[in-house]
Amino acid sequence: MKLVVTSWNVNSIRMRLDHVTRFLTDQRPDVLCLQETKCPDDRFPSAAFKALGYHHMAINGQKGYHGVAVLSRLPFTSTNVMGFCDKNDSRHIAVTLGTGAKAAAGVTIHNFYVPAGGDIPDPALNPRFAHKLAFLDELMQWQDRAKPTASPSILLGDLNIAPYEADVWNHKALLNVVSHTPIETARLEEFRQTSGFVDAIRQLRPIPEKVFTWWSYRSPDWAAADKGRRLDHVWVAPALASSVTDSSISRETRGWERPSDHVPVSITLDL
DNA sequence: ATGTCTCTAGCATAGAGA
Repeated sequence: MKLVVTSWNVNSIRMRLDHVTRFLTDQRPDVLCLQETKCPDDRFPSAAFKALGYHHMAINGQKGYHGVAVLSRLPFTSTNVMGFCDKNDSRHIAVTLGTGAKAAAGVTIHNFYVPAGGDIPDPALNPRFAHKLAFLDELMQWQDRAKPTASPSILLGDLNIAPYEADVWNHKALLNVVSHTPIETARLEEFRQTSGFVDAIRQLRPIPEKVFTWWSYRSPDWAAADKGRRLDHVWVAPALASSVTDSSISRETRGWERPSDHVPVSITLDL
């Protein structure tokens, strides 16, 4: 069977409901993982997704900020939420697909929204950047404790870091810009390599191809200027790496009316 | 360099965060 999994930071699920239903109708991924839903759980627009065949949902939202959710056509056997940095932020939810998911049964998907980190790339001056770095440290501790790649797992989401030179429009211009500073790119790469996760997008689109998933709202000519960054990622455990047969960056959604600043990132697994 | 979008509080608009 083919399993299509998508990650999308929608910047408010209620403002973007028409975009999400359009994407689900057009692309029909099996699983859609959302970040920045900015929506309390009791106000999550579940009915619209159920009407499209996405009967299985896992939601970890809060009022105003952050928030993650998983919409799925395949059933879960379990869901799990982790907290980080002693905050109540909604930045993670995991689901494990159940036997009803056939060949995908047992696959765990971790959906993350890593802190953006503010503007000043100095943890001594900027508590938001300190929080981002501490979050990455806790991710490192988590992989050491939980060994997520020992099972068939996927880690995806808005990691708010563009780790490689080919992940930004201008490497040198962004070296001191939060999302591409050496301290955070090194920390993310150390986490990925130690955990063993494989960057599924880069496996299919190797460096030096430029790959972007985010374009700032402040760039009115975003498509022509193309000053993007790859902030959204899909990683797979080594046991799944050879099953990844395709990837898709749905850049067209950035051109829709009143878009998110992030676009959907998808992989196809042949299981 | 600080342009745009979305949220909350609270009722018009300012501040925070991304």
